[in-house]
Amino acid sequence: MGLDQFSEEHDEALHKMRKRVIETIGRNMDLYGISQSTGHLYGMLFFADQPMTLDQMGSEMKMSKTSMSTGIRTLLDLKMVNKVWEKGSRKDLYEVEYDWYQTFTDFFDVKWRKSVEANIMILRKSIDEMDRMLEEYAGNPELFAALQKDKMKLHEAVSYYQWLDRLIDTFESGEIFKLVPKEPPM
Amino acid sequence: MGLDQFSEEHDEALHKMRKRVIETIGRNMDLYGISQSTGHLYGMLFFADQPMTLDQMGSEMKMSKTSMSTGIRTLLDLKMVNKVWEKGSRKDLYEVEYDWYQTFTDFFDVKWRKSVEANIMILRKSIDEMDRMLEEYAGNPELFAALQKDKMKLHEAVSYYQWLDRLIDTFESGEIFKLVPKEPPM
DNA sequence: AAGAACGTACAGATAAAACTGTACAAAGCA
DNA sequence: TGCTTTGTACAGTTTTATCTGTACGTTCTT
Repeated sequence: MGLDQFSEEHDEALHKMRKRVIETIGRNMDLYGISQSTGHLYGMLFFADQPMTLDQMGSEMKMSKTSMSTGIRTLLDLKMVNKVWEKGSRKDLYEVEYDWYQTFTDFFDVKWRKSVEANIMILRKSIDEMDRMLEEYAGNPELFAALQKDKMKLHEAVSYYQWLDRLIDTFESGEIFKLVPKEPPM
Repeated sequence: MGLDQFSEEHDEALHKMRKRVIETIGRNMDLYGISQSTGHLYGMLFFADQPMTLDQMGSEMKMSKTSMSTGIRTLLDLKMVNKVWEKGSRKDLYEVEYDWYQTFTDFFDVKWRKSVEANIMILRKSIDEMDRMLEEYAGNPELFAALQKDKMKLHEAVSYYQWLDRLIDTFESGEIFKLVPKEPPM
């Protein structure tokens, strides 16, 4: 629906401005691993005056309902949009999370955290395996040296991921805003 | 070039371990907006004992030289690998940046910073335009209200991006390591 | 200066993703 | 309970990204 409530010629300028901002938001959304069209969907919702249904989005974006469904699901998973219930309607309504600081921290909590944990797990497993191999091939100097070199690399990788894990903790706890306040120090 | 120096049966286990870690690294590399195969290339380089040439990578990865070239260029742009000069060889040699903390901050400096700056510029431009429209359509209450609402949203977006800009500053300056030390506090 | 080796641009082929329409399950309404 | 509406699964199509081979410019060697 968007601007339907002001169907006059002035709206053209507002529409154009919104479109430009939406384009920009959508283009830079690949940082979050989101496709451009889902980024557009997000941008459109950003300017929406009230929560929207899938059908409304579909007609606004001129896209199929299925695409809207999958796009919204992606945005929901990243907590970039929220589901809103409105009594009397059995349609699902969605609106963007307007607190972008929250969106930022949620993004890292959802996407990066998962990756960090998976990596640490695999690395630990590999280090254990490596310890066994180090014992087994203690008599083969060359192989032993190669194993130790790899093991050191894996240990350093684990340290890094643990740091990343703690960094994400500070995002999630809001501690990061002590170091970098939302309001710039004048 | 990998394990060729130990062509015995024990190497199987080491190879397998490396492969698993490489797979994991490659899979989670999409956080950096990098394709899976470029992620594999990175993982392979991670375990390489010395800097490698494009041809060596090509034979190790069983991929075309062109793909190696474009993959390496991507990794170079993100400063995930470095070009190494070796006197006497006119081939380009590459090795991964083993300081992953550096890689992390470089990533934000390269990718996010660009995005942040582009967004702020577009938003400022739109806010200016909006001020003109607010004057022009002061007589149209509904449109005026809509404009003000949008303008507020844009202002909040600018604030957020400025915060992000300052956050990336703390990454780049290393100040972030004061809040989140590399060595975990025991 | 001529030749050889190296890296990349380009165009075509292959693989992956995004999108659509239909069909169907779930949930509210009569 | 039957009827309608809403959201999603699935298969097929379209679009986009990735990969390959050839051709060519550049640089180093002789």
